[in-house]
Amino acid sequence: MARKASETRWELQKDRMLRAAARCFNEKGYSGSSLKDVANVLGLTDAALYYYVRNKEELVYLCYLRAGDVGRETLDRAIAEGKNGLDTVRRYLRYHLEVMTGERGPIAIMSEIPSLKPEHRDEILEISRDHSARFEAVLERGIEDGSIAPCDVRMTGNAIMGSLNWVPKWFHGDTTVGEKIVAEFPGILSAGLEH
Amino acid sequence: MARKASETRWELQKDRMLRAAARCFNEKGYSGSSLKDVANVLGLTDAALYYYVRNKEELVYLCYLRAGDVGRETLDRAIAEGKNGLDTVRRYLRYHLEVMTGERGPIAIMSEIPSLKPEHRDEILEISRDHSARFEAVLERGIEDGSIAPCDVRMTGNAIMGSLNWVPKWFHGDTTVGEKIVAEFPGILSAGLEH
DNA sequence: GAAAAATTTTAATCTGGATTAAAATAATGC
DNA sequence: GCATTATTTTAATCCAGATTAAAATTTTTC
Repeated sequence: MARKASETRWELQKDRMLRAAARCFNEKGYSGSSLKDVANVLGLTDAALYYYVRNKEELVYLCYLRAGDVGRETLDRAIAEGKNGLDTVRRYLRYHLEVMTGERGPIAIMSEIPSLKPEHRDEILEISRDHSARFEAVLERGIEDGSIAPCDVRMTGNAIMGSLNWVPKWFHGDTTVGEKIVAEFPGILSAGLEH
Repeated sequence: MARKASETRWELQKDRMLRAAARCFNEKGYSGSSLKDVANVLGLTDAALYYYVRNKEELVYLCYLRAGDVGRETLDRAIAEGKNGLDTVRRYLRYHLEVMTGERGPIAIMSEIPSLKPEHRDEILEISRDHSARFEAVLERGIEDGSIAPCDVRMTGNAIMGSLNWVPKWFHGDTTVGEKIVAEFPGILSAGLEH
């Protein structure tokens, strides 16, 4: 309820909590994971979580917000560094997958949106739509600069995003597999874009 | 508890129930959908569902079994009709998407497996693994017959399946969109396989 | 090292939703 | 139409898991 001096410690713990929550939600789903499940991962009691968050719903909400931030950052970076549309797509895929399969684990999944309360749901949906729109814009740029063959950017975007979003469903932390994903997926998912 | 004469009616109702359940689970997740939610779709009371099923867990379980059957059938059909590996993949994609976006709605999602009890979970996981293995075999055949460029079939299979499995997350019954998916996805997802 | 603030736990409550049993209604066979 | 069977509802019960309040413990400050 109070936090002044140790802003850092508090934020650090909260961060751990959000990651633990994201992992649980990924594995068992929102309603499928109890607060005790999340707390166990942290070596805490379920009640302790209320020190960091108002209620369970806020927990998912924050997971999504954070996922949105990470998604935006990786896309920003890919756009900043990409030489052309296709190169930008490939970089985005790699950066995204590095985070998802990295030791910090997947940030969040976009599956529990219906569980959010209306205001939060709308906010997250808008963030999600923005992200998709930006990604589609990258595809369009690629078509214009000639690095990507003409295609339905909406459908192509959905296809690629689907593949990415599904990864947490079958990737469970095995680093060997993780490295393989990072190595293979960008190529596989972008192969269809070329002329 | 009893059923003799009207085997047909009973099966018919059960069928409707499974589809309603699958739709709910897709939209809100397993624990997120109450039996009342499922019953509402059917114009029934939650208690009525117990006439068809022992408990809620059995409901998801049956959804998965059915999804497995449908998946196997579409793959069977694609394999039977496919001229070569690539053609088989494309057919499978089309058949699968036609079912998923068809008026009977998505059959089931592979997201709630952790909610199943161990025996059921193992059974469904094996069905799922079998399906993946068969799909990967199709990819291998395509590589051998020269219709598909050499690739890591495991990763490629996961990438394609992920795209497919994610569709129910963003497709919510709009027939126009459904037709577009059927028209575009097979091409998009198989474009990267060609030489 | 003691007071104050921060963090976590213990021990209740409270609630939605699964489950059950008995009763009510609808369908079917004769 | 009557008796039997099939289907659904009504009205409890039951329980896991969210939430809360007060107490205990740990950390920080000076």
